[in-house]
Amino acid sequence: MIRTRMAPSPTGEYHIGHIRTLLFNYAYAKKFEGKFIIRIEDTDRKRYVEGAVPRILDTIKSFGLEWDEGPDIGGPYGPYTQSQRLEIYKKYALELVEKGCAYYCFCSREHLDKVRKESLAKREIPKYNRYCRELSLDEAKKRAENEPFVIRLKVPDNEVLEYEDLVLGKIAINSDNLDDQVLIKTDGFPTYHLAVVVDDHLMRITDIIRGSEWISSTPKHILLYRYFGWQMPKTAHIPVFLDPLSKGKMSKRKGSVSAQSFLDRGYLPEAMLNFLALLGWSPTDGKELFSLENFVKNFDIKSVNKANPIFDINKLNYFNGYYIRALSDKELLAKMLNFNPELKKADREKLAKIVALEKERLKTLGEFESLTKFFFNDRFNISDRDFVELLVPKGIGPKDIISHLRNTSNLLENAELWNLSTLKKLEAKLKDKAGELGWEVINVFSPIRVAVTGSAISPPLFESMEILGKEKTVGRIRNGIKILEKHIF
RNA sequence: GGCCCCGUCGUCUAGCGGUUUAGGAUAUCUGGUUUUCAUCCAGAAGAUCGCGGGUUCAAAUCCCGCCGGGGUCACCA
Repeated sequence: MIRTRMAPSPTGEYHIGHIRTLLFNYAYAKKFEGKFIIRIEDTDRKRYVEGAVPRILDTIKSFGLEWDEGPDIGGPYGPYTQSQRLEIYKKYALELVEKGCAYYCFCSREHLDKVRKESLAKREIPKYNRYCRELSLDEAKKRAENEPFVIRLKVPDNEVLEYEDLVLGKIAINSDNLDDQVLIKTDGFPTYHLAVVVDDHLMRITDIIRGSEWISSTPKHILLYRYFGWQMPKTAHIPVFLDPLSKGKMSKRKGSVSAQSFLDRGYLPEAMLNFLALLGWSPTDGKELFSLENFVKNFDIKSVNKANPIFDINKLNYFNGYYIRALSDKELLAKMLNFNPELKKADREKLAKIVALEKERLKTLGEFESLTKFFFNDRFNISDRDFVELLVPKGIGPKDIISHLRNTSNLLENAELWNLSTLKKLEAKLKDKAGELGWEVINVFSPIRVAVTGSAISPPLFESMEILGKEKTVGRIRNGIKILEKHIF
């Protein structure tokens, strides 16, 4: 059975690239009716961030992805948190020492730093000089009783280590490029390299899908699997996202790349997943819009692209808009309410209408607020000068606009019923008026639009007025007249 | 710098030696629908397939070199 895993480190915000890697792992396992596992790799105590584990887990869930075994739900090969498995790593590390595949090292950090700096100065590859490698096992064991130590991997000389990557094909690296990697740190915690290998084996992981930044550490893992006498899982290294500006690896320092931040800005999980899937992979039928279910069905790790894609927000925006439009009005309303709890204070009926009106104008949920401010706030964020300029179209005198707005406000005030069908009749009437006045139709409606919404750009005018109500609509038009008069006379 | 990986329109990609005047999506621009915006529809522009050599009757597709980009060289993952 196929078993894949994703192993987050609780060192901070979960990166959007990790969601993509996780998605591929998930899809690969599910496609073959296998299991997808979450494991927490918290072996770095210095970088450990309190509360990060539940936050990461919540984020993953928010994206609509689930796991079959993990730290919160357990499973047959737990615990799924590395800090709870220290004895296991120690046991296996010691086994390697006994076999002569690893050794105790007592070199101080200061000493190592010095050596490192020296080789750096000499423009050499900074590598551990294997000072402790030839210590006898008995002596090393004795010293280990009361001296701090690490356990290092014995890397063979000049040996080509080769593996077949599911995405990249054959990759070969000479062992001379490898350092005698630390396996157990002074604090007794394992390093990543020991912990992944041990856990992946113990948790029966069959396929490892991870970012391509791990390519060069895979040979260390090959060595470990060989020393333990274990079968190595298949590996697939997928390309990493590049930052659109720097063209370098998208990093936390270069802006909002945390997975959660996308949700916070109002990107829909389904749209994100769809977009993310397309970064490095494409469906054979060429249809770019698809559900998670469909992705799982069609995903093929072997057809993942090798080049690093640039994470371009443009296409994401298109996808998100598309997914928003695909929602029913009711669904969108529910999502909006959930996204911005402040909206719960608003009149539900009106809000529903506003949401329906804005649906095809939204790229993200987050835009809703600024787009619909005019519905809730009578004061527009615009200077009188700009307002007046918008109010009076070119080629038409301000006095004509004032009388046009006055007539309109009277017309609206006299409306017996304030509903869409009455308003549509008034709209038709105003349209006819354009002919009488000899005005362009747009010049009839634009001043009204500006007076009512505070902007030359708005959702459909009469639908907006219906939502706004008679009192506010008429009031706003009269206010527009007032400001016009003030600035003209 | 050493090592490893990669290189098709601005961007994401299809392409697996001839069916390719290199296809799609997005972004951009134009036109249509519309009282604005958006949606929708139609269309345009945009890639000498990084460059240079080979192999072949034939190369974006195979080989070599160069260049460019990325990754990695921790008691971080």
